[in-house]
Amino acid sequence: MKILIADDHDLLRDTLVAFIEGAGGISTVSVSDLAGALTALDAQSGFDLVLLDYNMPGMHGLEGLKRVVAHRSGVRVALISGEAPRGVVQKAMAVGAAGFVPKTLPAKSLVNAIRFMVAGEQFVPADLMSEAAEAGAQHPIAQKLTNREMQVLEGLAEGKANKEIARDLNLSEPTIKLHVKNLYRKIGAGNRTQAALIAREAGLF
Amino acid sequence: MKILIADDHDLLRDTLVAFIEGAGGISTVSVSDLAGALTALDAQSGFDLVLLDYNMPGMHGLEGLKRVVAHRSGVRVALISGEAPRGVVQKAMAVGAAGFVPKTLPAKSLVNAIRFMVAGEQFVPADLMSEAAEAGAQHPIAQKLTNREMQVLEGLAEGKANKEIARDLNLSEPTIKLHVKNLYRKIGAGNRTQAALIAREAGLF
DNA sequence: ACTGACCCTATACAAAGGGGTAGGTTTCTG
DNA sequence: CAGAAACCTACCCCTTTGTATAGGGTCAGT
Repeated sequence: MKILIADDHDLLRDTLVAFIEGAGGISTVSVSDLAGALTALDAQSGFDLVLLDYNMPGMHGLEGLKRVVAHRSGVRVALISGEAPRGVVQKAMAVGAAGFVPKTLPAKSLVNAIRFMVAGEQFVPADLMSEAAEAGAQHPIAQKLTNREMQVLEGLAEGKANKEIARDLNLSEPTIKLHVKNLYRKIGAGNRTQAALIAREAGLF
Repeated sequence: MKILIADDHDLLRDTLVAFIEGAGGISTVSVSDLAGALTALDAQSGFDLVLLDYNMPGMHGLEGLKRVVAHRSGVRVALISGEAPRGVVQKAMAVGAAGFVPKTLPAKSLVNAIRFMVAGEQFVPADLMSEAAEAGAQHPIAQKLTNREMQVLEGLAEGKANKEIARDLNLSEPTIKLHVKNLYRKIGAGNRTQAALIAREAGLF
């Protein structure tokens, strides 16, 4: 079994390689960015799985994943990530990822997950799926806001004007202003910039 | 030699512990958040070094570091981080950290760094210091902006109003508005919220 | 001495943001 | 059924933001 690990954190990569190879039966090749991963896939063949760090030079969100999937059709590719925006898991699986591995996963579980994915299964930790099912209900901030307020906050977190948000949601501008004002109170923001920063900081969107 | 490792990424923690103990001569205790680190320090003694992840539940920036330093005076504490805002390294050392370990450091180097710090030295990779010396000149965004514009952008990135920024910098509000307008063009922002998000995204501040 | 940058200030106007209040609907629940 | 909660709209009023324009200052390099 041969896998390719791409992560710009040498510390994790080195220790991970040592750990996996110590587990036996798995050989690894490791690179530090997306470009390295693509050239490694060109230079060698026989990879059973590619592990791509979501935060890594060249990835640009899910675009990097798409490129690898398109570049070598048939190879199984999984994302590995410490901090990923909400919804990435679902989007990644929709694009054809073999799995999603959070860095909070115990090392021993990772080895199992690798074998699982190489066997052709899709690996996603249960808690990430349930969090998706709850539609972002886990975060204290998200809990306080209504659905509409969350939609409006998403617009704020993208730096949009009230008018733009109104158009996107098919609502009038006064309505947006109302939601904006209400959500400020709930999340403790003094203006839209602070609201956007709070939303980003919380990992929403 | 006995060290305490606090990181919420089990994947790194597990593999790191295995790697370090494999290197010989170092015993490790590991926890997954700041609270765990504090209780571990209470429960046991004889730690030669504490490694704290900068991004970890309970840390709240450098506050967590300060708490550990204050909590057990005399113990040597180092930060370890994958993504840290600019200036954290300097601030951490000023607070009394024993070192700063980026996760891009090779695993073998980490073992050396640990021994180095336990010996009483301060460990900071040269590239991080030089980047500090250049005063943030490495990022394409920072290069385009003048000093004043950077100061104003910092205010924007904290969600401040023009009036507040003016007061902080001892300038008039019209001056701030001028700088704000000019820096929008340079970084490609359409409004202050986008400017704040761009600045954060770029890792400035 | 001249040019160009960076920096500071100012005025004026248009657009957007933010707060308050008020009234309407649906929908769910006690 | 009554009440609460979420949702939508609208109006007024004030502040903040954003843009344009115009002026003057320092300092480094030509």
